[in-house]
Amino acid sequence: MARAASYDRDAALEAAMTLFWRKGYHATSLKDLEAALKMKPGSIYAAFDSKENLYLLALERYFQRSRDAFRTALARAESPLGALAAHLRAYADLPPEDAARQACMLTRTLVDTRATDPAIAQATQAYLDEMAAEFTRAFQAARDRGEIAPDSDPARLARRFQAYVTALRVELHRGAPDRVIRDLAEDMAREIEALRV
Amino acid sequence: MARAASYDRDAALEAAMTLFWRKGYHATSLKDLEAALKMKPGSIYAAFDSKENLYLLALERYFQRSRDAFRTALARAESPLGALAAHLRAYADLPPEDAARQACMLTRTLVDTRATDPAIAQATQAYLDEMAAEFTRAFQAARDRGEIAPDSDPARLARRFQAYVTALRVELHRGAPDRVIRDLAEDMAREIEALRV
DNA sequence: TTAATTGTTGAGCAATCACTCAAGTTTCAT
DNA sequence: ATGAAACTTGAGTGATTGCTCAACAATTAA
Repeated sequence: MARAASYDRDAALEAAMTLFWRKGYHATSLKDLEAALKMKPGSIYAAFDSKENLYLLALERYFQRSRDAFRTALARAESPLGALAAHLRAYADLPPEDAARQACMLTRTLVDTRATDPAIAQATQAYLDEMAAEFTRAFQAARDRGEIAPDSDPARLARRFQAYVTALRVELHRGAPDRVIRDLAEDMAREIEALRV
Repeated sequence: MARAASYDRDAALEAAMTLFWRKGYHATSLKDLEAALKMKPGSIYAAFDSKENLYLLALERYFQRSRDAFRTALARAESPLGALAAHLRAYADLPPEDAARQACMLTRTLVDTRATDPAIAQATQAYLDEMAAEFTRAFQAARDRGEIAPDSDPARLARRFQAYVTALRVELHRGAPDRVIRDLAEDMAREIEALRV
């Protein structure tokens, strides 16, 4: 045995995620990371190998958290369709200074890295697909319960839902007035609820 | 009088726009620009002052082209609402290698620069607002013609429409299969057409 | 107490960044 | 032809990039 690591890996990854999410991959320098993680370059590299790998770990963390949050909300809800609509409306209720009042980190990353960092872009694609699969399951559950038409296509509905979430969060990023966000979320939530038979 | 500039300003700006759009502000280096514009650093700075300013000029070009294209399509169409729906469907018909098969440059820029380059972010916000105003005018025209309900809110519909465009183009960026893009565009176009009274 | 192991440190690496400028080239009015 | 003006050139600026590593500190087993 030997000396134990003094840094908190979980806290470091959380800080990295927050910083990367806000500034993006290219605009975040190691200097920024040193300050945010309170670690020296040597320790960062010993713990995370490279900036790219650290980004991948932060992205995985973001994805898992997003998926878990949706799963939990879905499991707790009485109605799958209601949970989907509520998910959209929830974005309009985020506190003014919430970190989530910006574009989804997956969307951000895809746009940031598609032409410059294929490894990150590919991981992002996979996570987005997994989120779409999650939404598909929710629509399947809604269909199983007879909430939506038996001949509806859960995967297609999921894609549309995901597109709504993406767009809504870009509007948050844009810093649109509360009223505009609320109206948009409401319009989208109603589109989902309109699927109810 | 003296020597005339040998470079083609219009072609240079077009090349800069294409490159910035694809790689983003931070990931595009001056080396990249030198190659794309076929100009040496000195000439680039003499002509465009700075990387930031060049980006702003490229962004303006992008905006004007987008707005003009929409205006033209709207003016030529018999029905404003039909033109709006057609605009969405047109994204699914883009050739596989079309430069527009990626996120809107305004969306991209907003995400890229909000936390790092306020001047660019602010210009982007203004352009996005101007595009929304353009869409608002289209919905107003639809209302004036009695295509949609007299009590509909053109600005709110425009925001929803803009959100659809944003999301659809992010899906293009994601490289989703043609079928998925087509279905999504179709779903969104039908949402717009469903406003018809 | 000692030896082995692992973590931390931060000065500093080569490469690249956005950018500059003195020198040379091309044009036009005279 | 000549001088002035405008443009081009590309080597080179200091700053910053992602990253390394030799020296040191802390911990544990023996």
